[in-house]
Amino acid sequence: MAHKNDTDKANKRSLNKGAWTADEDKKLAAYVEKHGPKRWKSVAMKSGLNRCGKSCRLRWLNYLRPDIKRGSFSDAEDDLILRLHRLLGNRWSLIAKRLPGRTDNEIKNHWNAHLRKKAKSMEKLPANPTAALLNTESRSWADQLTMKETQDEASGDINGDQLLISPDHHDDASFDFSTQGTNGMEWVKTFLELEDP
DNA sequence: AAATGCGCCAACCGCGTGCGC
DNA sequence: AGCGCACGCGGTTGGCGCATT
Repeated sequence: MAHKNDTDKANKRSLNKGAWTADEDKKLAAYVEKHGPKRWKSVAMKSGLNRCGKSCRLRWLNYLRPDIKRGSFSDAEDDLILRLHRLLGNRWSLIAKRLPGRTDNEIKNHWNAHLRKKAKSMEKLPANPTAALLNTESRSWADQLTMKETQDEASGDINGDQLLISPDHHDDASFDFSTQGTNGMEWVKTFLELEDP
């Protein structure tokens, strides 16, 4: 009798891999629209797709979701990512939560392709007194941010809108990065204050 | 025109966590 | 308490397209 792992491996081998076809997208979108984006294993089995649940979930989250914003990143988004990355590190899902319509995968790719170099070159700029401050303090700020979010989510009184940066936030006087200096921590404080009711 | 290198993006993989039983 | 399942996350890889030689 074959071990469970062996049969799993055999099943995995027979599953489709690689790029999704338009037909597969259609099937997945139709199924999710009808049953909702959950139970990905059964989505994979019942939708007639020869894919694993994980693959279906990823495809939905990164491509098929109706609120996905495609196209190149604006300067404001770049700036926001740079700042959040300095704060949070490689916590892409947290960063993505602040960029409506952008996925963690997309942000991660964009960072690796474009922003990492930019960030490095910024690091090389002449001594920036608050950069050091950011490096030493950023984790505690990040932890504060994460902790607060966790608490809010746990208590159920989170107001998603307050956590989000509007896609047009450069026009939004309540949180205008363009008017915030790149050096101080003021923007972080403002950012955190936005979460308070 | 062909070969090679490089950048970018979509997708995969492994691991950790949360939850229900 | 322990187990299995489902899901989420971040790192990595594969492949395509464009630029350069």
